[in-house]
Amino acid sequence: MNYLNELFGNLPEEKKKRIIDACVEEFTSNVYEKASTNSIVKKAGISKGLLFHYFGSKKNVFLYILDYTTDCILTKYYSMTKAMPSDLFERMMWVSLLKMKMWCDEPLMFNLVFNAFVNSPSELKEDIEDRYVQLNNEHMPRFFKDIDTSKLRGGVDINKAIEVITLFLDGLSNKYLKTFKNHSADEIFDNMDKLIAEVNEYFAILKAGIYE
Amino acid sequence: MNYLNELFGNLPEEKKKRIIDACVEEFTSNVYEKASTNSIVKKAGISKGLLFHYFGSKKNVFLYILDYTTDCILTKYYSMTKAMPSDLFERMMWVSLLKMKMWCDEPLMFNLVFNAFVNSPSELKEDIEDRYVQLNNEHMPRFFKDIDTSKLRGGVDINKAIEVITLFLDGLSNKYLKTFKNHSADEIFDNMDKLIAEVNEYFAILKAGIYE
Amino acid sequence: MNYLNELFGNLPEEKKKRIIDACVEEFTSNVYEKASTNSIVKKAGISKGLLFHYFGSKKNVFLYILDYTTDCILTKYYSMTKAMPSDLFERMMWVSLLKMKMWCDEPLMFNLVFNAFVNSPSELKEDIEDRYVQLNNEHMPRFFKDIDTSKLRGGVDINKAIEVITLFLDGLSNKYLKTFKNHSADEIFDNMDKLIAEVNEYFAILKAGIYE
Amino acid sequence: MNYLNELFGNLPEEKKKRIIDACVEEFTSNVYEKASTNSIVKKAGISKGLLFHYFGSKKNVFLYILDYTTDCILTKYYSMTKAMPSDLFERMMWVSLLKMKMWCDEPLMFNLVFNAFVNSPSELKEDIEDRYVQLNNEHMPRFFKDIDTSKLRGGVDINKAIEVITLFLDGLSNKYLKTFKNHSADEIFDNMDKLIAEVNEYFAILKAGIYE
DNA sequence: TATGAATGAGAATTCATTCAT
DNA sequence: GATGAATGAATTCTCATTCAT
Repeated sequence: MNYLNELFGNLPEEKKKRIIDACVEEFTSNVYEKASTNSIVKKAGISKGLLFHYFGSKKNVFLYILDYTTDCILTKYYSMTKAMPSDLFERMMWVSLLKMKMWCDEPLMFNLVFNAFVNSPSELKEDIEDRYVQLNNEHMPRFFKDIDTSKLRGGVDINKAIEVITLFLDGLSNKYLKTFKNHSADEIFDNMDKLIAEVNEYFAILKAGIYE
Repeated sequence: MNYLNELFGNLPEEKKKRIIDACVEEFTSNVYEKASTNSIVKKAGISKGLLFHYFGSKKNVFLYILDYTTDCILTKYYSMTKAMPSDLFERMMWVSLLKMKMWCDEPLMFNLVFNAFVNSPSELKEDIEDRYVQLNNEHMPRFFKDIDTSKLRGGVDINKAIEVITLFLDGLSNKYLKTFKNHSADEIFDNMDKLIAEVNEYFAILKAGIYE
Repeated sequence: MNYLNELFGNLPEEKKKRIIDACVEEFTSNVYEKASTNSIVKKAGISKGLLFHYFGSKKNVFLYILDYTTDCILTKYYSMTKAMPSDLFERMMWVSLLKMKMWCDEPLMFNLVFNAFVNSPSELKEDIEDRYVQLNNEHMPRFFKDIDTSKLRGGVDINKAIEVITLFLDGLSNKYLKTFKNHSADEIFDNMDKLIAEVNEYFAILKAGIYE
Repeated sequence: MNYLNELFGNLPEEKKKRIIDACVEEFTSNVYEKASTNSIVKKAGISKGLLFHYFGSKKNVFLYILDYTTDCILTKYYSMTKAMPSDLFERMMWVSLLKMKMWCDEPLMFNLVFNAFVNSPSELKEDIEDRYVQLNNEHMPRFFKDIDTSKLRGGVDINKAIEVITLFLDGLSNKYLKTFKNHSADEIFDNMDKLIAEVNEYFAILKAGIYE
């Protein structure tokens, strides 16, 4: 895991956790530009110097935390990945539900990562872009492998089909994110069945276009 | 046009333009929090005091500029809206192309508005949300009226159909926005045909799902 | 009346009143240094330029208002001065009650004048000092004339006696001012009897010292 | 001593003194609202940031300095309090002379404290009021304890008597403060005998009222 | 008379970062 | 490793005053 800052890695877990939590909280409740290293050290109960001793700059603090949370999330993803359904729509639904579950489990971390990629602070554009590309190449393909193509209508390319559904789901989740931004994970959890039903309605249309 | 700041509105056009341009540039090249009123006045060649004489606060500067640009864009939209095709897919394509054309014409303004709504600075959340709601209620319906539903497959609701296509197109334009962020409008313009072809490929799938 | 600004004096009463009221309010709710000409013009509904056209500077605005309110208060004083009791203690009480009545009638104006003299803003020290001296020489003596000295104990100088009582009453009214700062004039009015009773208790002691 | 700011308390004495002196000077020569943190740091020869590192806000700077100077003054008071005369008038004179001595010794600090309590800047009203109450409850009673009441005329309450004298002396010292505001401590010191003689003249009257 | 545009210095406060200890 | 003192430029915003119209 290349994100590991050696110095920082050797810290006692308890302190490490305090620092990470402080950073996650600060970076999720403020845009990068407005997040304050002062606040972080105050929350974490450490000295100003220490933060810079470990990370050298605010930029590095953010990137470390981004890597750390990305890693946490990926680890969870993988741990939850047992048997993925092979039907295209079931697979897409399965992936979406996985995302949602993650988001309910660790809303702060999830938002941090999601936001970093969708809305990179300009000073970090390049560094984040690199991570995005790597993430997409290394981890994403796994979720779209071994899909059963037998039901596809003639002439429909499986990649195009995946892309259409993915883009639709991206649009949809953006809409949901907006709607639910101020709701607790619990509320969302309680509405899950309705969400799934709604997605299935849309899927009916897409299925008619993609399947025989 | 309610956004008109009376004081500011009386300024000579040339000066007004200088100020607006400076604001647009600052607010598009920096996140709200990082955008600096100092930079704005320097760019606009006016004194510190004047900006606050007109607007009173950074917040108001932003909101005024947001209203102003929104209005510019809407005006253009309407001026371009003559005959809209009645076929669902042609209509959706037509709207997308309209958006693109706007974006090519006034990329800064378009980004400012788009970004404000998608990614509101937290201090302005509420003010922007109000505007978003009003925009959606007043102006959006117009683009999805009088669509020919005769070709729809039985059991497909026109609103669901519009929603699926819209969400797909949202996802797609997000992707494009990312891809083309660093390209000039000209480059995009040159690739327009390819873009259209790509969209049509996807539309083929959606058409199969929505039409008879 | 030397405080009369000729220009300002010719204004229509209604406008003059609006300006004066705005000034009085601003100068009583803020220390001179923090009082803002901006607030004044906004409250008065006039333009920035006009205020400076009439007064030339913030300093002059304050001095004019000070003179104006002093004059108002003095006029009232005199209009209320019919027959003053000749007994020393009755006279002192009478003067004190007069003060209180004035303060209840026009608390803002009274505070403005009182505060200006007790607590002059440093930029205005000298100008205010002049007014204070003049006020003391011209108007104060009147209240302490024709007092019946027949009851004085032998060896007690009437001026010393007046001074002792005056200083005592000054100390007392400072105390009351502090106590009642946040109370309305009405509340004070309701407690007047208790106040008078309290003063009379103290007066008993002083009387024993001054009278035979 | 609860006013001690831990951070600030650890500074080397020399630097602490420089900062405190700068603050005292600025806050005594300007009303709170007009006192400038800029001036303070310039006088103290420290950076802008440092002042706020220690105190966080102008308000806190003032309150710290107020507590500090109050403490200085109280310490001096107590160190000077050996044997207090038990006769009422001697005691009152003794206390007044103590005050005067303090004021001659540390005129700036004395004015700062005195002014803060008599004339609190509105933003600090509450904080200062708290301190005033505590001061009055904790320290003032000490000066009015164990007074010989044997000489009091029948029917005269010792507390009323103290109150009359106190109020009179408050009025008197306000008058003196005004008179001597622009005189040096030395000048006052030279006139001390005359002052005392004057007070004694007044005391003669009061004595006649209070004593048998 | 009356307006309000224009100024620019100055206000308090925050910032990321460095460095001696 | 850990502290927190120290910096000074940058932040948004306010101010009294001037002046062309």
